[in-house]
Formats: sequence, structure tokens, C-alpha cells
Amino acid sequence: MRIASYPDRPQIEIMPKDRDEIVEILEEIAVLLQIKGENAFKIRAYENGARALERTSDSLEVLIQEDRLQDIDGVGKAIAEKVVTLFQTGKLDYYDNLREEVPEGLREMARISGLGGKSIHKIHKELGVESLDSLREACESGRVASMKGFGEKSAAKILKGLDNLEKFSQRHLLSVAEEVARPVVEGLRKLPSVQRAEIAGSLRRRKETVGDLDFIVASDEPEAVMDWFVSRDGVSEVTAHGKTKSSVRFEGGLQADLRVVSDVEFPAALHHFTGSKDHNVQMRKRALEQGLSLSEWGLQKKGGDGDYESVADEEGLFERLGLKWIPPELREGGWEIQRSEKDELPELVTYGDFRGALHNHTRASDGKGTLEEMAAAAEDLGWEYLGIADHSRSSFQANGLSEERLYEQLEQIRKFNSSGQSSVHIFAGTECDILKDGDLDFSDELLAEMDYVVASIHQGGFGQDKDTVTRRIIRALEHPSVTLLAHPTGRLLLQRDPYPVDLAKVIDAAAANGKWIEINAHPVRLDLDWREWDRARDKGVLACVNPDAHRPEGLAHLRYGVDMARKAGLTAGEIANTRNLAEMKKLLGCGK
DNA sequence: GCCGTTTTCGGCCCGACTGTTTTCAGTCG
Repeated sequence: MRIASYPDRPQIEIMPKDRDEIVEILEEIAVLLQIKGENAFKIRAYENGARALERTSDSLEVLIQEDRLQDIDGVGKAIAEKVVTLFQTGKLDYYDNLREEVPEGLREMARISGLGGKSIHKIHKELGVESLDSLREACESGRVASMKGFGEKSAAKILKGLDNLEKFSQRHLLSVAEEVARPVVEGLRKLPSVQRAEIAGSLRRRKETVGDLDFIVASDEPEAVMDWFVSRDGVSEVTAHGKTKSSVRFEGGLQADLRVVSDVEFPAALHHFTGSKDHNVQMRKRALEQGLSLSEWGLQKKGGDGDYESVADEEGLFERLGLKWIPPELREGGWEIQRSEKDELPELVTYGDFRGALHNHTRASDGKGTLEEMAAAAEDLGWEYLGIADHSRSSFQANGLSEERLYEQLEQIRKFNSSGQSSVHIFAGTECDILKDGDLDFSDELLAEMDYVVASIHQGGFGQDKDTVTRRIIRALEHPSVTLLAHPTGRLLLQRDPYPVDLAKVIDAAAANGKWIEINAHPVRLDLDWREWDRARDKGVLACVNPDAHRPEGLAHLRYGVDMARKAGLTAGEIANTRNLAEMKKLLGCGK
């Protein structure tokens, strides 16, 4: 675990903590105790307690209500009390005091990969180091290397860790992780000694951002696989190189772990390292209820010692537990196991289901491709139609179209369609700004002329409060010409948080007015978030997955939106642009 | 701090990997 990067942020709100947060706090307590040089067994008790809490399958709320926390092996009186306090109040004096006792510089040092509490304690005690800067100086001057138990390599490793801390402290976009991981897994599969190879972890679950990469390989010759892995192009650093596990860092900062197991161990290992943590907790609980114990090594009788049952693949593993195979995208610990048990998992939409997309740009505003080039790219993808929705006049920064220019583009698109030069039908739309008061950026007459209207916020969303933004969006959704709401929260992954908006109200308004909500597939947006779709689906709101392409190649970004739609549990029927051309024309009420 | 009793304190631990050692300590997931 790493200590949070906002060491002294004042706690303004008192909020109860959930299981994950409490686990992190217990882990942080262990690190802080290490830095202080406390009793090693006390430290281990906190580490064990955190792990035990993390692995329990029962809900924390129920455990506390029924006073059963101490039934968990590894949780005693002291830790149980702390868990209850954190769960109920979100605050713990013991923890706060501990943080105050340990200088901020030392807590920052705990964020350096490869540097743990014990080493920090030693470096602090023997060298008087108390900040990242003085740590760097102590490494460079050879003082660290001269300490007992340390050497040149330790000092070099710490320096590297300091560099990495500055450069790569954050997560990575799904699209970036995918680009790094894809060639690696394909290369692994081509090795003669490799029987099976898969990407695991959050990338396999298609999370919108990825912390690090996990590869699982089945092979009888692990050394050869490891040697190949650590010598890949783009590997900037090898942080571990063993027989069953190796770790590297790629240029750009992505860290990757490779685990090699035997072919018979592969299904359980793949499942375990795919996660999520919450999903695995529920799966282990289910196994226990059936007298089985599930781990990364496999399924065995409860209390058995290593006599694992053999299953051929993940399907077999799920089947053994009375479940249908659950697509990795759904393994977030939500409703997936319940629905799998009843054979009620949704048939998730696939990339091949899509017949086109509606939110795309050309050179007329801030795109880089012409109408013809965009149409040709859509044709290459096998699409039946493409919607062009360039920016409206208020988006000056994006060269937004005036009403005159939009009329001209409308004419140009009508001509293009009647010329028969492409098998792709172009829908004439606009990405019309929702102005500060909820008015739209073009006249009602012009909007009524368009095949469809994409409404979105580009300015001012961050200066307004939640009620104002929410009202602003709802007014737009009530406009008769609006077809769909684009990137509803304005978030930019790893760059900018969403603007404040009451999504429940927005979703209800979309449902009430028969409007669609976009899953913007641009890799930095992926907005609306997949977590919000249960409500939208239940209310019957159609999704529309759009690449928001600004150049011909951008159309292919659709696949990241498809990933999000799958994470949301959506079927083809719940997404507008899986409709064929005739159906889409009907939906948009045009081209009769 | 937890656990399991030898009921008041002594032993405690998950496996893989690295680095500094020459049998082990620290870190990580």
C-alpha cells in the first residue's frame, strides 16, 4: 500500500468509511508503526487484520451489527474497536495522532516503490534523513550505501524510486494500457513454450483507467518466458525477474507483472488476478458455502491442503460453483454473481453490433478530416451510417459553425447522400452548446431542420453549482429538437473531475422526454460513466455510444465506448446506434 | 496486536523476489 499523496489535507467532512478505506487505513497504520520502529509483531497484527478484513465475504455493516467482527481470524478487540469507530464516524484519533507523530517527509518516503517502513526508520534514525530531498542527497553521497544491510544497489533503487515517484505516480488511460499490453500478450502466445497467455487485472475488466498490467501465462518453461518478457522493446526497468513472477516498467511509466503457472493452475490464476477484489471476495464466499475453498491456486475441499480440483478453463471454474461464465467487464462485485446464478446475465453488446455513430466532427469545426474522408473511414469499418455533429457558434475555441455555415453543411450533406458516392449514409447533425441558462446555441427553426441534435456543455459547467448545472441540462433535454445528451459530466480522465451535476435527475429527465444519453467513447472521456447505467436502463433510457471523432482514425475509438457499455451491462437493444440504417432513420424521424 | 491456552503470557508468519548476505531481512501483492 502507498500512503495517500495529500498528507496534510484537513478533513472537512466527517464521512463514514467503507471497507476498502478502512483496510487502507489499517495498512497505513502498519507502515506508520514501522517508520516509528514499533514492535514487529504489532505491525504484523495490523497487516494481518487489514488482510483478514479485506478477505471477509460478509458485509461490514452486518458484522458490526451482529458484533461478529472479532470472529474474523486476525481481528481482535483493539482492531475491531478501531474498525467500528471508522465505520461509524470516519475518524480515528489513534490514526490521526500517529500521522502527526511521523514527519510528513517520512510519510512521503513511504510512497517510494521498494522502500518500506523498516528502511525508512533506519535511514531516518541513522542518517537523520527527514525529507525526499535529503533522501536523494543521502543516496547520491553514498551515505545510504554505506549503511549496514544496504548497498550500492539499494541506493540506486531508492533514487530510481524517487524519480518514478515524480514522474509516474498516477494511473493510465485504458487506451494507453491497451496499446502497451496488446503486443506483449500476442508475443507471449507465439512463444513455443507458452500454452496459454492472457491479460488479467483491471485491463481485462476494461476499467477506464489502469494502475498496472498483469499477464498470466501457462508454461512448463517459465525461465524462457521470463527472459523474453524482461527483454521486450520499451522495457525501461526490470524490477523483478524470478521463476514464477517478473515485473517491469515500460517507458511511459506503466508497470507490468507477469506470472507463469502450470496449465492446470491457469484458470484459477487468471480468475484470481482478473479480480476485482470485491468480485473475488464474493466468489470465495460462494465456494465456502459449497464446502470448497477458492484461491489463486484453484478450488479444493474446505480445509484441504493443496489437492486442487482440475478445471479446463474459467468456464469450468464458474460452472463448478453453479455459475455461468461471467464476462470480465462485469466482475466488479455488483450484481454479476446473483444474475449468473439464475442464468440471467445480459447478452452484452459487442463491437460488431454497431452500425454507425452520431457524434463526430469534420474540418468545418475543429476536426481534421473532410466529410468525404470521414465517410470513407466509416465505410472501412463496415458502418451503414455516420452522423456529423460539428460544434455550434458559441464554441469559438473549436471553430464553431455559424447558422449560415451550418445551413451550408446541411446542403453539402444532402448532396453527398444523393450523389451515391458512398455506401455510408450521412446524418446531418450538430453538437449544439447548452448555454449557461439552458438555452440552445441555435434557433429552434435551424435545429428543427437537422436530422438530429447532440446537446452538450462546453463552457461554464465548472463555475456553476450542482442545482444550476442540473437545471441547465434538464432544460436542454426538454427541447423538442434535442436527440441526445453528450458527455454528461464533462470529466477528463486523469485531468479534470466532472462538473457538479445531479445525474439521477438528469437521467429521469432524459427518460421523461425520450432522449438518449451518450457514452462518449473518447479515451479521456468515457462519459457517462458505466456505474450510472443501472438507473438509466431501468428507466428505459437508450444509450448512444459515440467516438466523438475529430479525425478519420478517431472513429475506431468507438471500441472503448463499447467496453464501457459492456461494463454497464448493456445489450445491443439498449443502444441506439446498433440499429440499422432504416431503423435509425425511423428513430430520428427523418428520410421518410 | 492476536491467539490460545499451559488463564496471564509466550509465540506469532504467506510466498516470491531482491539484495546483502553466506542464512536472512525487507518489500510487495
